[in-house]
Amino acid sequence: MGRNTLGTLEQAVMMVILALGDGAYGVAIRDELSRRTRREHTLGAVYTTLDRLSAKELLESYLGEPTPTRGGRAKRYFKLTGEGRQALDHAVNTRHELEYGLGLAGKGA
Amino acid sequence: MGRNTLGTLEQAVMMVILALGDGAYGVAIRDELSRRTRREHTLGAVYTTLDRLSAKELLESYLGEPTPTRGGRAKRYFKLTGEGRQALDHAVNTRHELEYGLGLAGKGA
DNA sequence: CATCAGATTTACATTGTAGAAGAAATAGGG
DNA sequence: CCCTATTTCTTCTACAATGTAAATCTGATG
Repeated sequence: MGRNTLGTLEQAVMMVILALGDGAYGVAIRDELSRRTRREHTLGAVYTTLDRLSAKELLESYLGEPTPTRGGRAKRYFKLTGEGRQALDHAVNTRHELEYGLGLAGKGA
Repeated sequence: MGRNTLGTLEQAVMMVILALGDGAYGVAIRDELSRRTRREHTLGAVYTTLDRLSAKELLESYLGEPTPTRGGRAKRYFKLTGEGRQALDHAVNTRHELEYGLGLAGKGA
C-alpha cells in the first residue's frame, strides 16, 4: 500500500473540489482556487494536478452535457474517490498534529 | 518581492522548529518530525530542506557548544527568521482559507 | 584508532507552474 | 444553410522547485 503523500497544491485542489461539490470542472476549480488562495493559477497547472491525482486514483471524473452558451463544450467534472478522501483526511490530520501547541492560528481574512 | 510558496515538508520542518524552540538541530528536528508525522524521515531529507529554507532566508542557524557525550560534536541550531515566520503564517492562513466550510476537521490522534 | 553523534553531498523522483496547442461548440454573415 | 471566427474547455510539453534516500564526510570521545 503506497504511502500517498500530497503536495500543497494537490491538497488545495482537492479541497476546492470538495467546496464546489457538483460543478467541479477545470475552469471552475481554477477560479475558486485562485480566489481562496488569493493568487493566480494557470489552467495548465490545475489540469496537470488533476491528471496526476486521477492517475493515483485519488480523483475520478465524468463528462457532463455541453451547455448551450457560446463555445460551451462538454465539461469534465471531478470528484474525490474514497481513497482520495482518505488521503486528504490523513494530510489534514498530520497538519493538525504539526500545528498542535504552536500559537499560529490564522487571524481571519 | 518573490512569492514564497512553501512545500508540505518545508512547512512541517518549520513548525517542528517552532515546537522545539531552542534545541532545534538536525537530529532533533528529524526525530520530532518523524514523531508528529508518524512516519520516518531520513536526515538527508531534513538537512536538504533546512539548507533550502536557509538559502531563501526563511531560517537562520548558529553553532552551539560540543556536548561531552560520546561523539557529541557541536550542533547547528535553527530558528525562523522574521521573513520565515511571515511565510509560515501566510501558508497557514491560506490553508485555513481552503479548509473553510468543508467538514474535514481531524479527529484527534 | 574504533566508534559515535552530527552534518554534508549527491543523485534521482515527484510536484509545481507556465505557455502553447488542440477540440468541441455556437453565432452570424453571406 | 454552411463557412469560419470566436468562445470555452482540455491536453500536451517543457522546465523549475521540492521531496527523499543513501553514501560520505567531520570532529569528538573512549
